[in-house]
Amino acid sequence: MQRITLLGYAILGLLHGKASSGYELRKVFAETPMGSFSDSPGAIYPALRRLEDLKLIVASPIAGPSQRRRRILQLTREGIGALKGWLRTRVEQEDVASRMNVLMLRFAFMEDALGESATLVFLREFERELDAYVAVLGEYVRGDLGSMATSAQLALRSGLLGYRAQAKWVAHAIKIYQGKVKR
Amino acid sequence: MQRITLLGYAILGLLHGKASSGYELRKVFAETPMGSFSDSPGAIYPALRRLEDLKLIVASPIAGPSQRRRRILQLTREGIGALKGWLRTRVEQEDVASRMNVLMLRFAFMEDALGESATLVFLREFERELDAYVAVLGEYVRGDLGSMATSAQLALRSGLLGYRAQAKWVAHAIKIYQGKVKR
DNA sequence: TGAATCATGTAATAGGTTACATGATTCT
DNA sequence: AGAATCATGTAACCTATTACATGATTCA
Repeated sequence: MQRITLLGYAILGLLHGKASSGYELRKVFAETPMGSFSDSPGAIYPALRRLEDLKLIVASPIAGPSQRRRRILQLTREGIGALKGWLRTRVEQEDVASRMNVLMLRFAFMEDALGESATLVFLREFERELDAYVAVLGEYVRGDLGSMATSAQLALRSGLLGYRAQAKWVAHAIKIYQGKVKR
Repeated sequence: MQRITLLGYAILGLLHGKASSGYELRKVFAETPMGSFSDSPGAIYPALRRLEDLKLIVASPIAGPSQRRRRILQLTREGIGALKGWLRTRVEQEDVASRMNVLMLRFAFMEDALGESATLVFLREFERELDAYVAVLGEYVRGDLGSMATSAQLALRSGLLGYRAQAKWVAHAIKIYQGKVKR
């Protein structure tokens, strides 16, 4: 039983939104600012094959009017389960520190798959870990800098500013979801 | 002639600052917020071996007082050349769009290796491409959103805010280096 | 003396990159 | 008819991950 890569989850998330062919998925990766997944066939088609082997997706046997060969893939019940399980994973400090892209990918799919109140729970965890990490990083930036080149110091500072911007965003997102959930 | 991975360049940059053992490099990756490189021996030691094979680094034969086996690595002249060549690469739109981490890594090493005025040139290119990309992304965010879930929209918006924060940072960094270079 | 840390490595595995290959369909 | 695009795949190669292995030195 092998595990699912980030690309695999990205595919599951997209297919949950809309059953698609490999080619359509490639276009999404190529043309929209979705993480930084490769649109190369050498990445996508083997990933689809693996998800099929795990029975998380199936090709629907529809042929359509044209005879052009085309495999429209959709989630199975197990696939939906795997996606939801991943989306419900707890947010850890390590995630905000070095896997922010994963958190944002999860968030992008979350409302559709889990609903508004689960999304709000996620955002609150996200905020908690992010604030904690901003504090840690702030300490670090105030510390060691003496010996470092200006550019290295500034690079660190850029990281801190990025996390602060993210923290402001999370607070904003929480407000929006509080409004949604209350209603 | 194989090419150098990002981990390889990170190692070159660190060794340019200070000759170190593999173990010391691992500690840097584990304990400082330097990109998100793995500190696992299965990544570092093979990477060091590859750089040695390319003659970009060498182990200094110093033994020190203790007999503990320890290989202190330092850049060769070719290694310095490879590092500088990488640092001098032009900044492309694609870099800011999906390889920001690479740009920041380059910047962190830049002042030490290339000096202040080359760093300023880099920052100006960075700013140009970043502003252009923020405009593109802004267009995108104002466009397609209709059909997307709120969380997907917000995820996109988070990306945009991140790039805006980065743009502010670049402007700030440019000011600092203008001051340095003028003097 | 035993635990923790210093220190360097290897082996199996699996996933992504790059490049190639093939053919159908649509557009001009 | 020819070019562009649609559409799916394969093969070689390389790198990172994970887990294991080994031994020296320091510290309590």
